Amino acid sequence: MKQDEATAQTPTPQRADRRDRRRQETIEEILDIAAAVMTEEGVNGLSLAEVARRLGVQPPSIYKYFPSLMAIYDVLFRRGQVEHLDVMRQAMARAEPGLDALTAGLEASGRWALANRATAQLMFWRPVPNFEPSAEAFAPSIEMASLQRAAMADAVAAGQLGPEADSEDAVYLVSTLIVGVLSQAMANEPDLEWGQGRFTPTFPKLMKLFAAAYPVPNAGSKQRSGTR
Amino acid sequence: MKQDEATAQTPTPQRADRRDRRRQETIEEILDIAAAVMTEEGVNGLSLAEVARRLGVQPPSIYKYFPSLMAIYDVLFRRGQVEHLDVMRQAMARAEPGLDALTAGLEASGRWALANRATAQLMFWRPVPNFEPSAEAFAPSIEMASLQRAAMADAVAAGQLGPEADSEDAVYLVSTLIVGVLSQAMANEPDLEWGQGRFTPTFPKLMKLFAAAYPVPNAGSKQRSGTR
DNA sequence: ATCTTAAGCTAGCACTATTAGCTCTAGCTG
DNA sequence: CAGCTAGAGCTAATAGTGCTAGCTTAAGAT
Repeated sequence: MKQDEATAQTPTPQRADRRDRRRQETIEEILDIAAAVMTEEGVNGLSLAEVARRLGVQPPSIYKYFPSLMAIYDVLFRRGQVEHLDVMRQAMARAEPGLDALTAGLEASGRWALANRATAQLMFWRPVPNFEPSAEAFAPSIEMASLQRAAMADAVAAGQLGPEADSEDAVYLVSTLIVGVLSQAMANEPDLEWGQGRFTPTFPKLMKLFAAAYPVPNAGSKQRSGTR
Repeated sequence: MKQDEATAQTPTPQRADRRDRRRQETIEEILDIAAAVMTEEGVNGLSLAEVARRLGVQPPSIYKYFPSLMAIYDVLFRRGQVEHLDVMRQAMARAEPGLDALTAGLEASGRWALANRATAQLMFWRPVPNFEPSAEAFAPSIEMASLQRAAMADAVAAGQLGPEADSEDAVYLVSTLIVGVLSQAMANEPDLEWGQGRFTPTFPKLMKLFAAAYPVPNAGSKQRSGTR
């Protein structure tokens, strides 16, 4: 009944397998339910049987759409990576390029992670035995690293950070800082949002620390910060 | 019912319930097996049935010693806390009080965590659905925080850190740093030990950053660092 | 109007945690 | 030393899980 957009020029309208569309809808529905179950019961609390129950179907029917529980985890992993990357990219685009963008991106990342704890845990902690994300599901995280790397290069170019900040090491360092905050927040304050509690409010201080780790060599000479 | 050691002055020797001793031995054996299974199969891979199998017993027999699987997790949690605290305390005692002790303690903590990954994950990530550690099992972690706090007070007294380092915030900050390193190492480099890979080697740099976050107000005047 | 096949189903297997209730014997107690 | 108790094992059974095999039905392509 609705051809996504464009392409309405074929003789018989909607001939493009309407079954395929229904199928895709069911797949999406399963994934949404799975995410909800994971949120409620914890990452390892996801069960095929519960998904089937909520979908109003017998458990074996799920296998018409996914080959295994692990396959569902994999798609949720991938979905999370894509969404997370998107949120981060947008936050970075809204901010001044350089250190501002990096900070905004990381904070958005943290906010997203706490708002989507279960998925974030699946992505960053690997708590499910026998689950190894496929290379395809993992791909967006590589793009994320290069986004961060680019922001650091900008920050160096703008004279906000020293030249060594444009390095793999710096990416690892900065990611370690947020992951630390998130780990603490999730394990010890499972009901609080970003900005509440003992850990996430330390994030600005951590970013200052990070900046301090890469001081500009000859301060005061080049262009002023924020200009660019 | 049983006097642990010493006190063998009662008329009948070893009258102190030898059954209780056997029982205690079995309990220890179960816990050791459980820890081994967790190490091999992952935190959530621990299964009562597998423990029974290795003990050479039918699964229901385990219930003579533990009321549930979660109870086993709880004791493993507590065991881990105690061992971890011990390792950290010893490392701190061996080092110069103050910043050195803090650094040594944290590194020992990291080393222990990577050498006992499964238990560490159980303790710091809470990946098991429906498992909430008992207050008793949690107790040692409070003592650990006060150990760190004391080291920071020493560091302030020795003029290695500014006065604000003697605060709860500083404890949270420093614990966030190691947890970050550990999270990254465990999730992304599951086979490497402390000191290898991309993350744990950044620990010294992080400690320098931490120190930089609490600078001594009037540098160069008081006593020199390392003296005390 | 026919015929294919996707999408549901039931039955069943191999696991898991857990409970109930039986048996036997180690070892405490008179 | 004899006898009794309770502890430590067992089997059987329940309810849950992931997953496979094979049947049925009707939606929708032809």
